[in-house]
Amino acid sequence: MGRTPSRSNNNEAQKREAWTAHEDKILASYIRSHGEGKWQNIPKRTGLRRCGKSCRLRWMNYLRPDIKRGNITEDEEDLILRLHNLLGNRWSLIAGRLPGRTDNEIKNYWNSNLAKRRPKDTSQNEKREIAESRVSHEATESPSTQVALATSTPMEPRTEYCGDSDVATGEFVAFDGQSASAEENVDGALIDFDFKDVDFLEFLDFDFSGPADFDMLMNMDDPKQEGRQSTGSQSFSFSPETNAARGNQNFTHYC
DNA sequence: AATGTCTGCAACCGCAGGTCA
DNA sequence: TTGACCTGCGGTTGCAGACAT
Repeated sequence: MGRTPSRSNNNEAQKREAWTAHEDKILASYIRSHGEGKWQNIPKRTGLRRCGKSCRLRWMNYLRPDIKRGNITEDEEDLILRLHNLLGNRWSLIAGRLPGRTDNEIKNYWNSNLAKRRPKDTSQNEKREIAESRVSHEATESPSTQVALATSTPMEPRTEYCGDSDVATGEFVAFDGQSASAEENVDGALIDFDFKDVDFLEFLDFDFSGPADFDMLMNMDDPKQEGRQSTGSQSFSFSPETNAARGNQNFTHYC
């Protein structure tokens, strides 16, 4: 392969060495005073013999106050596995679902721990079958990861809408302000989405801390499921009771 | 104890996309 | 519109410590 060390194509001011405590202190102090950003200015203003990118990386991966120390927990590992199954090597997106963990940390953890455990010949269909079968059997576990399980096959990005049902009329209302008349017969909140990262991951952010009724979580892609016909996209419905108990606020903050 | 190999992870690179003059 | 610059991302490298021989 061979890559050109940054110091050779720039100057002696940059070095590839472990950061010292003194350098960390200078960098952290500067960022506390001036905030993040303008990374290129940091070496000039602090005298650090590091490039701006290196300063950014050190801050993002090590010095930030919200970095979580310690080993990856079983729950975190489980979520990493599921999100990786869904998103592939989108480390920053995966890290965004794991508070306090960095993309670099997750990438390293994956490469050194998880990748070698996974059989290489598992087809996407097999993965999907496994994931979907677990939806119905793991009703008691974290619902946010249930959703990830149920949607483990990458699809062409295409977001339709997100919305909520009007508890008085039962009409489904999309949060883009448009009425979704086609969904009038749907009980409970319903969300249509596919795998455009932002929308889907915002959905994962949904607060499931309310009353648990996740047996009613259905993969509406299955024509045998009641509620609506398959549209080719993944949809999920909660029972009216769950929806009402949650104050019909299911997706308000995320769509 | 000395040496070789493996492993985890910090640090770096190249590239793509966004911003702005 | 364009080009320079900046930022963030994923892939890769190399070091240090752990472990095996």
